[in-house]
Amino acid sequence: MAFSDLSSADATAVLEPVPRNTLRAQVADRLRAAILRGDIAPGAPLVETALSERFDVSRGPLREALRQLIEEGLVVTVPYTGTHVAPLSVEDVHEIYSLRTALESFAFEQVWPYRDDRFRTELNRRNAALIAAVDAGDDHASIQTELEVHGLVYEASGHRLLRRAWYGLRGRLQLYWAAHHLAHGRHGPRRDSHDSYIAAALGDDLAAMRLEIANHMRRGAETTERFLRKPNPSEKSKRGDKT
Amino acid sequence: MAFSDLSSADATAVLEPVPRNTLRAQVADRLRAAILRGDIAPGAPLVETALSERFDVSRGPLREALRQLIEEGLVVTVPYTGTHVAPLSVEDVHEIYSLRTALESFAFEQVWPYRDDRFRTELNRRNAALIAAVDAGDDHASIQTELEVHGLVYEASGHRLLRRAWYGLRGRLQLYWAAHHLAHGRHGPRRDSHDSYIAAALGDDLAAMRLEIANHMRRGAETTERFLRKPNPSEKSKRGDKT
DNA sequence: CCATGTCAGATTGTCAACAATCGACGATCG
DNA sequence: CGATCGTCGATTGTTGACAATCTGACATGG
Repeated sequence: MAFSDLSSADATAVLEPVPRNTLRAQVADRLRAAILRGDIAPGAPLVETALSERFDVSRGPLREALRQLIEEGLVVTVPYTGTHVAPLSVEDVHEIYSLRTALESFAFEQVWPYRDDRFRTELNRRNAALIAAVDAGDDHASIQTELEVHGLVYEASGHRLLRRAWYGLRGRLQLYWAAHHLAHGRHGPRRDSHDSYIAAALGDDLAAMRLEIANHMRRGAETTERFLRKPNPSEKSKRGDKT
Repeated sequence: MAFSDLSSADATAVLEPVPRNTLRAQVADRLRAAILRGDIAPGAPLVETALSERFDVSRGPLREALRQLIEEGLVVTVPYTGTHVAPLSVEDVHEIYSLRTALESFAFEQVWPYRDDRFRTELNRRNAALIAAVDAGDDHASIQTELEVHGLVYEASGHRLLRRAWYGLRGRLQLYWAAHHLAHGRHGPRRDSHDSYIAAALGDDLAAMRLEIANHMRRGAETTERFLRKPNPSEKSKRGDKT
């Protein structure tokens, strides 16, 4: 319930414990970035030997990095057979957004009485960054900033398990948004959609916020599902290579 | 939303695809069982070399098994320093039960219109098993059956991500219940508490079910928190050995 | 007596070779 | 010609040895 750290892009994040750098973490970061950037398409095979040689690491750390991405829902594997980037499916979209509705409502319930000036300022700051990115037509930045806007309530909740659950959803969400971006050059959110979301988040009516979340998610799910059913207008698919 | 498989302890589960047996899965199972049985106490160190030699496996599969248990919240590790069974904390208890309240409410929302005879029969069956275990004074069985009672709604939801979130909570819950059982010889739930839960789950009023879940979780959290503040009456702590 | 620097032991991180398993292709037989 | 079985290449699973890092204790100097 208490605040933990609202600062992320702020310069306030010093004095935190130094992150231990292991190879598996670096490999996971790089591989995650490659997948979310669309360099490796959903469904494409991920061969351990090829990847380990490409990253110039042995298969040990690489395997552990893969396990991490499996947890995040970006990768799927079947023993002795093969590993692939997670394929996209409409069922997943539905599950992601419906569960996200429940989690985000719960998160706001937790935070509701504790939305101090710091919270409001930070929310406005992140929203401004989102608007700027959208107006600038920077799709990558708009995806990132939208995740940061929605991520704030999870961070502010100080609820570690909730935050963890959010991370489990965030990667999957990114995967779909990235695919959408690659196909259409623009991902879902409209400015006014977020304006009402922010207004409700700063307002006094928790029930209204719940409703706003439900609507926001319904719109998001619809947009993403529609995209999935007719993936791209120009058929410019990415290849899932490895060397 | 559709049902997936309600049968678990039923004899109906034959003819299913053969589970791939990898060493890491077997090691994870064994180690998880050892932790939940209390053979290794919360906070006790888990040394990879010692464990690998004890299980007669190399450190590779053992490490991957540890990563899995880390995901489940049973184990914590800090790079280059050490790995331990997750320590108990009152904050965790609060987080587990509060998040569980949100998830289980959501699960019932998903299932509510689809509670057919199969669902009701299975719920009654599992509840009967729980009652039998409690009456027989079999603590281990009563923990398992209680998890199965509450697990039904997640399974019936057919919501893979929700089920996954439940698994992320279940292990942690088991850890606390097991610790409680070891200290007091009996874990929380009273018969009447579950009777009202089951009644509401089979009833017509979803709002009443939400309330019942909230109450059920509040009672559970209180019991577990109380135990954590004064762990045991007879000070019979388990040792966390490795050889 | 306290602060600082150094060292040794322990523990995890990483590597490269070897084994088990799988899916697909092609030979063989009816 | 079709179905079945065996074989092969590819991929992941597993292993044991070696390297990097951390923690705590001890010595040293102020």
